Amino acid sequence: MHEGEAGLRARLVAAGVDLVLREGQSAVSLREIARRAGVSHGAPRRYFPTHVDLLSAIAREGFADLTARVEETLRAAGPDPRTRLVALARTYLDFAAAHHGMFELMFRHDLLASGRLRLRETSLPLFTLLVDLVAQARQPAAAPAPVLAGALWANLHGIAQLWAWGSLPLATGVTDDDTLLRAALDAHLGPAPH
Amino acid sequence: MHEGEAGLRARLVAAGVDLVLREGQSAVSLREIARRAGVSHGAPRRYFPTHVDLLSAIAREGFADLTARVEETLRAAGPDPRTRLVALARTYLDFAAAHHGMFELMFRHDLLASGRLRLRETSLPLFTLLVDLVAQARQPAAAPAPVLAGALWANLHGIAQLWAWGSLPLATGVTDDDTLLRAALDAHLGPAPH
DNA sequence: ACCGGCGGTAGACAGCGTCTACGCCCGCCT
DNA sequence: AGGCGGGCGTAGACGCTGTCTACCGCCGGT
Repeated sequence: MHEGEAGLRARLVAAGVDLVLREGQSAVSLREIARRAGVSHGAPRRYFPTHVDLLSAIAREGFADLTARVEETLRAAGPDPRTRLVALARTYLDFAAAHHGMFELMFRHDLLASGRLRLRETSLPLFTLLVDLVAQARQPAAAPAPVLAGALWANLHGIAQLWAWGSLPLATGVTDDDTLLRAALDAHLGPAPH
Repeated sequence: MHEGEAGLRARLVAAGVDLVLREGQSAVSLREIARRAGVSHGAPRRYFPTHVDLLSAIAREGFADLTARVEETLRAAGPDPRTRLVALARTYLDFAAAHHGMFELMFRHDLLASGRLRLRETSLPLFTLLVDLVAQARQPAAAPAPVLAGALWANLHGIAQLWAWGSLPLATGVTDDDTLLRAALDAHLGPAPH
């Protein structure tokens, strides 16, 4: 078996990741990926029964990448839970802004149907990471940690989404997403210590 | 002229709205819309130069619908700003859950490029409505109203998005979005009065 | 030495968005 | 009154897409 030296399956996913990062979501067609991987348009079918299955695999790579980046910045951040949360949040927002096509792909709900790959599962490590940090940073009287983390995560995600959509600056007059990030953290965790 | 008894333009948009509500985003193809409107596949081009232009028009209708629903529930809600905010938020979440395809369409960022229709503009009335309510409900010491409103809106939007995505219940154990809604409102506006 | 099957090719098919050429029919102008 | 122009919709073509199916070469086991 040896998974082959070539590893067409991995090459397809890699080509897809490259494409969605470089050209955006609309460029990730099955045939274009096959072209970039140097195989015929029918070849992917051997590994991915359908187009969405391939897209799911690409999205999984996206979650892995994002999780790795977050872990990286957390490694560089200090021990204070609050500053660690800020680091996590900033990485999340930066990722969404820099790799918008990938970010969109990762949260496309029609990819969830292809249950085999279990896209949601891939996203969980990142979010349990958030839950743990919230559990440390939350104030004693606040809501239970999971709820708090869920609400904060939603807030974070919404900022990323709406900021990319471009209506937040129009409606609020705010010109950088950091202001919104601080506001969100202050709201959910109480005002910043200093 | 009389704008024709038919009003093909409006019929196309109506057919598109119907389609996206009934079958979801993937069903809203230009040719299918034309079919449902009883015209040939080339007919829409007379009114919408490209497919995205038609989709933008459909999304605009979505914002109009959502805004109308919000105004409706606000009319029935009491005078207390906080309860009015709860009503607005619930309507927002219910809309996102009930008309998921339309909700997705409304926030597709590739529709923004077709500048003529100015999709963002259509969404502003709804959000200024939110800003006004926040300005009334916010506590004196809190962040400036536009920032607060922006953060709250993002929170609301994120809950809608992630809830539909289905990962929030998994990660947080929360089984209804109302819990998250209350948490968000409490966080941004201070704990509920009662 | 043969033979089975894995892994990839190649062609067909329907559907899509876009473009272009064409015709109908109504209202205006002389 | 008659002809003409142009708005409005039709119809066909093109290249692209995802999916299906038939094929085929090559490598390993017996």
